[in-house]
Amino acid sequence: MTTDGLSTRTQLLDIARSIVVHEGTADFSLREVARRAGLSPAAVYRHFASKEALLDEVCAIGFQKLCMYLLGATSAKTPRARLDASGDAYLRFALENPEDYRAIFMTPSRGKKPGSPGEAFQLLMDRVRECMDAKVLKRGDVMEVSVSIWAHVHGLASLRLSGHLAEAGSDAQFKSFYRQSVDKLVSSFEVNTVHKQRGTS
Amino acid sequence: MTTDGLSTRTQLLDIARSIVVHEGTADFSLREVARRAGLSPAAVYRHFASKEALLDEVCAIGFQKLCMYLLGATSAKTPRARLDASGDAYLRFALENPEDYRAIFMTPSRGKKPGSPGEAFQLLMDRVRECMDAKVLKRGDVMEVSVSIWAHVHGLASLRLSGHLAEAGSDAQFKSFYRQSVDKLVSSFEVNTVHKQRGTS
DNA sequence: GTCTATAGGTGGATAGAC
DNA sequence: GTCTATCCACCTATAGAC
Repeated sequence: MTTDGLSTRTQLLDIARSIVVHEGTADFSLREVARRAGLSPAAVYRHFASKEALLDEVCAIGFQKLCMYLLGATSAKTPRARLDASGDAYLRFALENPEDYRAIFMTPSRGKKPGSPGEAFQLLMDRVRECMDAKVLKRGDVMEVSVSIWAHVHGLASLRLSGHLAEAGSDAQFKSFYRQSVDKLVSSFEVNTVHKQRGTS
Repeated sequence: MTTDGLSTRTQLLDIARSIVVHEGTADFSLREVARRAGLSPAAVYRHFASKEALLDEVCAIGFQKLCMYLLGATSAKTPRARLDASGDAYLRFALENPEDYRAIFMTPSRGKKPGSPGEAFQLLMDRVRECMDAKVLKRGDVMEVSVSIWAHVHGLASLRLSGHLAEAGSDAQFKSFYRQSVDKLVSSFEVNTVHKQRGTS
């Protein structure tokens, strides 16, 4: 754990991250990392046990970044404002770090490995819970409400990143639609609204 | 376009589809298709210009399948029942054909190429429009409402398939939660509900 | 810690015989 | 239409010298 040892390792991690972020994980190779670092492929194995191990660490960084965005939302004044800000932050993270987002949520096989989104999801649950405590949202299952919101923001973000919502216009226009759509959903959890139930038959 | 020519081509397509459906598109190779078909790799090029061309056709089949599920929902009695049935059909498609779903909506680079989900999305818009016409849903932008619903069902389905919602229990339990969550969203578009608006500041 | 060299494997795609 | 043979590119990972 010398100072030099950490810096080379960190450098490799940065390079790997940059490749994943710009080209995706599909064609990711250890050799390319070594190439850009000016090292031989073999040297990389001194710092990471395998390609898989390196990728795992790269993903973990992406999760941390998402958490940073969500933590930034905690500075808003009211519980509801913090919840709204979290939704905005989530989309901002997705749009500003599209490949990070893909690496985390849209990769085919390597879905769980790293830190999992558990930490980020916990932050959303915190926002929901404090809204319930403040009687801004109806008292209910925090997890269920959070999953509902999470699915909605993730659905919008991932469809946007896939290009399936290109017809929604510019990022700014989409952002506006996103806010409206998320707000509509969140509103349905507010204290002063009534909704009908679909029959279970 | 002889009968034999079509059958060999179709057979290759079926094999390719089966590989994509069970193993995903990431490690898909022409050679494996040829292997399983008992042909040489070169032979495949008589039927498809390239690996990419073959994959494109495979994806198109997945879209058709999704449309079949959605079309099955049109037999319900009322507009609202057809909309609900569409939501159910969407999840059923995702759970019963997980790799089809991944290939269509969760692949990293090859996001657009094939038939795009346009046709399937059109079916959802049809359901929404007829609900508005029947005054079951509030009159409004059909596309915006449809996108909102689509994002929600897609968000839930894709998170489930990624394993991020494993804590939601069995497929049956998740299905129940899914219905409740989608219904809550759709209800917010109903005629007889009122919602507050979030400030735009 | 890094190198060179190498083993052993994947894959896409083409040429030319049949 | 299919084959064999082949080329070429790329990859993961290891061994052993320095």
